[in-house]
Amino acid sequence: MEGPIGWGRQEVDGWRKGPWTSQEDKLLVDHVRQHGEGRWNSVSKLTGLKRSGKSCRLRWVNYLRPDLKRGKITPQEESIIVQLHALWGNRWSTIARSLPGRTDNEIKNYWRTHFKKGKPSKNIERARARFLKQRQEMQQSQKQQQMLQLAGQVVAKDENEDGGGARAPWTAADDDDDDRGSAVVDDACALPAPAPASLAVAEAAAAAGGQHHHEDDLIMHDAIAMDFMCPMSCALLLHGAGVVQGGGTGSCCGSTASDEYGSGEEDGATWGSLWNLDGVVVDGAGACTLW
DNA sequence: AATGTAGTCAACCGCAGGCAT
DNA sequence: CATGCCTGCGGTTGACTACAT
Repeated sequence: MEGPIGWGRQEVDGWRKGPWTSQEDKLLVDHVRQHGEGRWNSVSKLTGLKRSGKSCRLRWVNYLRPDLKRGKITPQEESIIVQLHALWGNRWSTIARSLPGRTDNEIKNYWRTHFKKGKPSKNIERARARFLKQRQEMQQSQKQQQMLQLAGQVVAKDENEDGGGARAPWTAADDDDDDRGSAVVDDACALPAPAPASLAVAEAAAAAGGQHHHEDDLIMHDAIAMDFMCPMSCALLLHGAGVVQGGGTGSCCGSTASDEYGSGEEDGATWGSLWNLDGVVVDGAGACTLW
């Protein structure tokens, strides 16, 4: 490419670049109103706009969409971002789906400025500490539960043939180890059993992931943990994961949540490298307090 | 008041996956 | 089945703004 890098150059190969003018915005908005989203490459032909399809899409998605929420990221949103990032890593678009009105670009920028430079805000640190503590506690109590269950199975083996009795609320997909569920959560926090939502999250993750490594299990635990750290986020998660579609509680997460959450495989390295989880000091204060 | 630095935001680029031909 | 196009995603860059010195 020739010419200086940056917004100085206004036209390359016939395409305008750099900041959008209000006129261009208007053209694009009118076009979308008439034709709907998509077919971005035809925008220039139909409107005369000298912008590439890519550029049009970006402008619409990140700036012109009417359902965008303006203003600063709230502490609640921040916590959700932290938690979802712990769960999904740099899948900004996936995270954005759980934050109605926020764009992946916005979240990405927010993350980079607030977190990537090693100077997380108080909110983030708190959320992170909460998150990690929950996880720690859950892992512990899970072990206890496993022991108890093992012991219990030996005793109950005779009297309970079908074994469904004291189970966690969910019933589907009992094929994998279902001890990751409510009992653990109850122990950890003395809160009511997790909403089915969180279980669905775990199952969604399981279904998407297919195989179950130890790491996958941890991720699913995290999803459950999030339910009581942040009840909203879990419901939102469902949207992101495509588990809840239309109906349900959905006052948030409008239409964009319907698409698939395709790749279930989560490589821990992706986000593990971003967080040095060992470096966090949890001060033992009430971990279960909601924000 | 002027200058330097950090933070924020908008936009671009390259890549990958999905789909139509 | 192979190829090309379109779309979406994540990373990166650069301009602008706010704050500190």
